[in-house]
Amino acid sequence: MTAAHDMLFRTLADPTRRAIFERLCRQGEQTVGALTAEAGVSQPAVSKHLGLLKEAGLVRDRHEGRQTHYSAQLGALAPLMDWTREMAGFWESRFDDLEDLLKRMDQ
Amino acid sequence: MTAAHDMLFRTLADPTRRAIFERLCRQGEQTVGALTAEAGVSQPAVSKHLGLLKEAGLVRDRHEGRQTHYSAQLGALAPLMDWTREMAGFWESRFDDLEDLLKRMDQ
DNA sequence: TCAATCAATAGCCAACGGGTTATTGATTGG
DNA sequence: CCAATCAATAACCCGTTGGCTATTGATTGA
Repeated sequence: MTAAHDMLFRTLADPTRRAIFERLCRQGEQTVGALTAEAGVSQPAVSKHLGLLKEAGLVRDRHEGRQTHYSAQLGALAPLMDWTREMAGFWESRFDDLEDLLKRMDQ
Repeated sequence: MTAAHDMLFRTLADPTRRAIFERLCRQGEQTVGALTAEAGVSQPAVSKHLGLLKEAGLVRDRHEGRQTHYSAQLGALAPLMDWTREMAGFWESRFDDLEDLLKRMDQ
């Protein structure tokens, strides 16, 4: 439960890694070479990041000859959206409670 | 721009720290002592986490006598929601492009 | 006033994470 | 078939981070 959030937050916390993911979101499927050209770090570093993104379910890979194509898996962001909404929800419900209280005090 | 996302993701990536924030969301304002009782780590550790959460704008503190009360600042989650939505948006727009392409090919 | 309580800070340490270069494995083109 | 290209893995380094204990500062209650 919280372990999934862990992986998501931790995976997206690194700027280099998040930039790779963003690029895949914006521009669709990319090869490791193409990603490396823009990443500002070495190819092994990019591969490592892609490995972690894949473990987190944020990307898919597709092998074609000697190159590997990666693409974003947007569905993996759902738990993150849910979590954020949940936190906001708690806040609102506490606010509603306060409103109720004030209303009752008003009478 | 991305620096704000950095701070948010990085701050929420640690499970102990995120648990503290979740607790503040669920149950509202809490003292450091109350948070420490549940956190499973020492009071200094909790204080350090609260310091980082505060730096990230995720919590506010209020001093009352010798105790400090912390509360969640939900507004700080907005960039996170926006980012997630943006990523999802890129995905959809690429999907729309594909649909358009297929439609045009169909004619 | 003095002891006790609460939270923050200091100082330290071990583990982890992200980077590098070097290498391997697999695939392709000449 | 051999050289070159692409991506993954190995081995290592170093900075960061999260934890701890000890201490300090401030506030309270007796």
